Amino acid sequence: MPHELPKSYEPGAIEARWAEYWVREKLFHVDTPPAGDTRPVFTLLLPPPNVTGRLHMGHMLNQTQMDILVRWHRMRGFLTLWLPGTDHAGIATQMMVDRQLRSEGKSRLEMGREKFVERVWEWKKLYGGAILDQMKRLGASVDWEREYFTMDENLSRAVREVFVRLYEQGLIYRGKYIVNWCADCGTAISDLEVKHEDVQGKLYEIRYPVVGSSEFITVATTRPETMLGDTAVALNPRDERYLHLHGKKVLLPLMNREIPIIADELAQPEFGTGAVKVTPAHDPNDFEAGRRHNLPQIEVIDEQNKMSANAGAYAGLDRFAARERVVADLTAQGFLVGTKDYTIAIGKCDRSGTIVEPRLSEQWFVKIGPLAKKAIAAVESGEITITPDNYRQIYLNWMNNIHDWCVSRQLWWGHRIPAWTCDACKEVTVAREAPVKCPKCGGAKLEQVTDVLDTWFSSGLLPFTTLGWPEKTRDQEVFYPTTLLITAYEILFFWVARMIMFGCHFMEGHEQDPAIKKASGWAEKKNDSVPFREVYIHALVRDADRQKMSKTKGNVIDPLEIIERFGTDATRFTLAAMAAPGTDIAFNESRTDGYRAFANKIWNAARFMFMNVDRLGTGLRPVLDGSETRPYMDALEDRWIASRFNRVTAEVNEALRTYRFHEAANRIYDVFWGEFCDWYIELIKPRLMETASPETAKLACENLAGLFEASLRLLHPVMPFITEEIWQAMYDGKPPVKSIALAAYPAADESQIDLGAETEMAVLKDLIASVRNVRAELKVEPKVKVPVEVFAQEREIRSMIEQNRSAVERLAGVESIKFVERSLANRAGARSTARFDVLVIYEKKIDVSAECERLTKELEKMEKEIANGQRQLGNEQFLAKAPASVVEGLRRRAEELRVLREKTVSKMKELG
RNA sequence: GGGCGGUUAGCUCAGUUGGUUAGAGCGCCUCGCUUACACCGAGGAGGUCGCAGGUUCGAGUCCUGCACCGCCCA
Repeated sequence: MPHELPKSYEPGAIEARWAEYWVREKLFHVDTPPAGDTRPVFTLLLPPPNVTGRLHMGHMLNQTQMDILVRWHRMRGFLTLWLPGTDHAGIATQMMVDRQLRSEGKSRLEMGREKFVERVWEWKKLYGGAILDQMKRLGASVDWEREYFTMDENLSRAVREVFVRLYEQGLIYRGKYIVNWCADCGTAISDLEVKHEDVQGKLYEIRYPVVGSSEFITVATTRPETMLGDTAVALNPRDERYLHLHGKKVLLPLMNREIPIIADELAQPEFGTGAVKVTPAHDPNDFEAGRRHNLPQIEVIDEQNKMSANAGAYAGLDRFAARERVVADLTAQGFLVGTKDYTIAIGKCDRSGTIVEPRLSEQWFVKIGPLAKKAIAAVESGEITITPDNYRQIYLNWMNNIHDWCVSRQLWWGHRIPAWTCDACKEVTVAREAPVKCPKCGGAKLEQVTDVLDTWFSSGLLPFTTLGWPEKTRDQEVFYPTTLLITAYEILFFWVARMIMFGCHFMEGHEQDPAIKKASGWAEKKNDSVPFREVYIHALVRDADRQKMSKTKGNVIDPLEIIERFGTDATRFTLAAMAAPGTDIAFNESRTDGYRAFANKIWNAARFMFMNVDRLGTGLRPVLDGSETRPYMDALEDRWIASRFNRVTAEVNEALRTYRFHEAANRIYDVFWGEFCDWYIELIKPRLMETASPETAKLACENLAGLFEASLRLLHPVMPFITEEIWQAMYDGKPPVKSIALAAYPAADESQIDLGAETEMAVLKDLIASVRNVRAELKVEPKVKVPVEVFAQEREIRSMIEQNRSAVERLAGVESIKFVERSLANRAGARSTARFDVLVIYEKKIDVSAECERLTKELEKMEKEIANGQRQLGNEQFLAKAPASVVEGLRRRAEELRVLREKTVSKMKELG
């Protein structure tokens, strides 16, 4: 069957076809292996995209890296499970549906909770799969049969179980504390969801009259409206200036309320006047101070950021309007001492951008200390490794300074907290199922707490809940701990840290199947409670100008548009090739364009191969044991390319093992284009065309095909589509396995590495390049063949050139080669290297001045290097301390340089 | 305020524990449709590795300081 590949590479149709095939054939589905299965396992959890999200460049990079590693492991015989799913994204989704309702003139509040949640489910069914659908098209090799959603019944049950257990263990408590309140979202949010921003503000100095004295205490604040809720003024106990005021009271201006002066570390003597107002209901530090001194908590701002009834005359005003009024009134009454410009770090809600209000409210918290302790140990002991290494410190730093986690949200969409309040006695009962009667008073009227849990609370459980927890399952024995987590730095704390805390806590005592653990390479790990063995943090994708992409800036690059233009393979290759660990990627289309050209190159090399396969009628021997690159003939180029391929294979495997995606991609690119296409294919063309001996042509063609097939497998994890397309075509529809994705990944065969062949080939390439260079300089007509003379002192080199003379003739436009016994270095039109001199015989005179200029430049460089070398070789310290290989290399180089300099000097003399 | 990262060719970036001649892609210049590929081939130009010190036989790589850019935490 002839292989009719279109002349030019068009990724669109190819990619859609294979993407569909992979899903239809369930190629990446993994059944739970039975006991006794001892295959190595590789498990990876997809960071669940939001149901509200669309695929962006960050996903694309993240998924490219995951898919590369997943495909690589699968091809190496690992039982490879990549688990996909989506996240219900509480606030985001609720806001989305809210907005939709508003546009229909409806409102969530009229609708009621139950109807609203139904509506969200409908919305989710319609739109929630967007990213996963896009992933299917992109060929992500996940197990679609295991897809999950964080609100699924089984996962929700696990969430309740976790909540109840934590409560029972005293690790969840409920209380009235200062939380970050977003009035726009109408809910409390965690510290992590608050983004700080420096803005230019003012520092107001207000004086409070001391009761029973003519003295004043001046306090400073950036939020004067909160003074309405002040319940004390604090002074540092060590501050000698104020010792006489301890125990006295001040009269709070505007409110005419007497409040105590307290001695507390809250006041820093070196800051401002050293006195500080205390508003326990509106500042976390003041809250703590208030608890220390049993101060009342007066809330003056409500949940809509309006001044409350407690704010007296200011009630009903928006908090910022109230600020203006308060300042005006203070000024009028002579209490304002002054104002200064001041930079304030204000906290904004990550989602709505609203300025967060520290607000006293009843919330549920996770007591984080005990959980953090285990999570710190897991990383400190090396049971979990974090790459790049600097993130390890960042993680530990954060974990060591962690605060209790507010997990309740005043939303309707999410996992409702499994706690019920008794109507009669107000007792709160936490239970797995709704209690029939109150355990305290026996009352039968109980109502479930209306709050839901932070979305990250449920996603933090995924590594084990997706594997069937709380039941003990075979899946857990096999796949837990998952092997690796790949994610962006942004969610290191949101998600990664929480998974570690929950995993270490709830999976404590878990043991992975020992045979599988050993086979997978983790025998030395002691702790199987961790959610993953390794974490790899990838970089940020920025725009071409290194700017962070954002909707407001309008510089968002849509990966689908890039894919549309250049293909998924080229887009993946770009991201892989630019993903040096720890460095952000400035996404530049011109690179993608270049990698599309690479795909086109592969395509056309395949066409060339098929042309020969069809003409010669050779088949492909399906060998998948690593010997397929061993050439059937032992011409220099055969030994050389086999050596190069195996060397690169070793490098690629090592690069992938250490997350050096860019290195893996570039090695393959270089060897395929720069060596396989540019040299190997060119060198074997005469053999392929050999008509006298069809056997020779056939063998050459088999070499070509064998190497090509192996190269496709080497490249497959990075460019899955084009490799599948060509690979399938090579097998004429009868491949040994259903997909290249299931074929074996190349492993380096040391025995094929041939240093001699690599050295000889380097000389041969040098010789051809030298002649081409002279031809270009002499402006020899491209079609004109020139005779050359060659001098090679070393016998082996000379005989190598003799054996490859036809290659030189063909690739360098040489008519004939004459070997001479004397150096040609001083002849005009000659080129010299340490190994040979080559002289192009051509009547045109060379440009003497240009030639002299070139030689002078070369000589200068040489002299510099020679001097440098001499300095080192003449230095006893160097000889004593440098490794032998370095000294030896330098000696060899020095000798080469000596010969080269001699040749160059003699030629310059000859030219005058 | 604390911490982290970056600064290498016109542009975008590599350069793993210090070790021989600092690389690639794109762009640029010259030539070429040679029976896979003009999304190509051949040849070429282009860098005192941000600045200043230091350690070392040896520094793009390690240390210190400075400058500029960026990020995170408080």
